[in-house]
Amino acid sequence: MGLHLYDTRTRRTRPFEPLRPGHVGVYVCGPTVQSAPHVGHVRTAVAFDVLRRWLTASGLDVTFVQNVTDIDDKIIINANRAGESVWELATRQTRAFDEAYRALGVLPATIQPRATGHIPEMITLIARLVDVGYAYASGGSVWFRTGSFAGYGELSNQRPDAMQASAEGEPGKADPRDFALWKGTKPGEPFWESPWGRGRPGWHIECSAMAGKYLGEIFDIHGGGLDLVFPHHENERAQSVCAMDPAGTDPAGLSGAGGAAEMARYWMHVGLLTTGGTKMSKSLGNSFLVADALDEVRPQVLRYHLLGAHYRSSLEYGPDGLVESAAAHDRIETFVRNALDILGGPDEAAALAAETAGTAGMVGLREVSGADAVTGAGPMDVLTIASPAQAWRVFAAALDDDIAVSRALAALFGAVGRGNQVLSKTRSRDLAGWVDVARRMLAVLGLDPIGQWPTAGSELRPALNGVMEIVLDLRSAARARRDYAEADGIRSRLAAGGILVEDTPEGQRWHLA
RNA sequence: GGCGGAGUGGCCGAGUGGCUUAGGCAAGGGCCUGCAAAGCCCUGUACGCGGGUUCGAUUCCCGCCUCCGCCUCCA
Repeated sequence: MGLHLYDTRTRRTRPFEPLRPGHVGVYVCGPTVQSAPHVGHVRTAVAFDVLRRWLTASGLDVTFVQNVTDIDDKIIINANRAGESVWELATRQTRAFDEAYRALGVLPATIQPRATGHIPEMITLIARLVDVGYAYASGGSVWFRTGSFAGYGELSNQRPDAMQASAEGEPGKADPRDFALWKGTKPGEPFWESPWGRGRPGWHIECSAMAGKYLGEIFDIHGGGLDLVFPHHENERAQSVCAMDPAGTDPAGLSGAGGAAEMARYWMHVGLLTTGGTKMSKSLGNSFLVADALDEVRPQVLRYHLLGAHYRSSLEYGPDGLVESAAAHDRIETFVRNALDILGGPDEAAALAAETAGTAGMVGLREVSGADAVTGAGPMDVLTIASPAQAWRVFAAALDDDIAVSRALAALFGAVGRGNQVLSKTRSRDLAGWVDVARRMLAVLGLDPIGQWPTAGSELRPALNGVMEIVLDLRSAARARRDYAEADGIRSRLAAGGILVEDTPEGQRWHLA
């Protein structure tokens, strides 16, 4: 069936066709680095990270651009309040965001441009818009004339004349709906020289400039949080599309469903995180910081939790939900750990899987899923999962359907369940196929327990292994002579130290809590 | 006022005109275990309200109620 994506502008899900075969350009609006990252920020990042991983797994070469907005009103205000420079604040918070993304397993962007590094490009773009007549300078600022672009409002599905008038009038603005491309400087603010005098860029122009520079005037996917649809993306689109108009006359067909000039072919927006049913946001004072969440649960659990609902749905966030997610995630992790222990390790398991189930071919899923003539994948498919390859097909079909991660997770749990059945009964070599496909799925979701996440005390592992061998031998001996008080004592003392011991048909097994 | 989204079993959360009506968490029962842990098997409770279409609707249509988002900075 191939990948289908929902496009905000056309309000439809349609087949994804890259502009250039084999390549995908993705631009995601990153944070304004005015304060510490909260969980809502990383939800969006994780959602697009899965999209990116799936595009890559589908055999596409992805150029993933995520910007950093390091100059804006809030940054200036917050810096002044804290008595530090905007550069100091922006640098510190940029690091905090990078750290939060890294902790959650979000792959680094191919290019991570900063707004302040692209002032010349913005000035060029603004000058062009002024030349062609879509923008006007007034009072040291430059404004985009929204009334001059017939396609204005198309992305957010709003009629400009029906919009609520902006409360505050700004000097020099011809129409309340016009927005700033360049803001004339005010005392105490950082500024750059421009043809219109000293000032700084408006919020929207940076993304037009950077997306155009790194991905071209027209590219495949533009993403961000749902709250960016208006005004940010609407304005960005207006700028970029109008800058492509050679005559400045907004001719029919410049934009619109059939138009050639559309900034992004797919506009994707991630639903907002809620707490107690309302949007989590800094200004409402109900946001949970990523750093605090990571005090409660491991990063992979937070990531798992953020993948719990479809990316376009809102997702409730709260302590109770995190605990549930931890339990669900443990089921997956425990299966992988148990299976790999039995099979002798990741490499051995993968090799065995390749020779028994032939799952190696699933890497480039397209070839396999196409050849196997899948005819859609409803809930029933999960119930009837009979082979690792089939589990993969259900998983792939779910992600192909506008990145339906919830359904993909059902396929993953299907594989885990089948694998656990094998573990509980025959212990056959089929186990390798199930754990292998589970890990392939987990890799796409950015949740593979092996290698990706920091392991406590990993550098001490060899030493610990030696000690544990001795301790477990002692416990073994105690059990052999039916001295259960001693055996249980060892177990509980180890547990108190964070080492969990289990008795299995293969003998004792231990891992760090 | 304009635009849009949502109300599913104890909770989270998919999905569908009927076909064992996802998946996870939690709960109860059983199995396994020296005891645990992990796991396996089994079990239950749904589709906001009122109409309509239909042989049949949670799923389609109409109305209503409630909640949420955007229209101002916001992932």
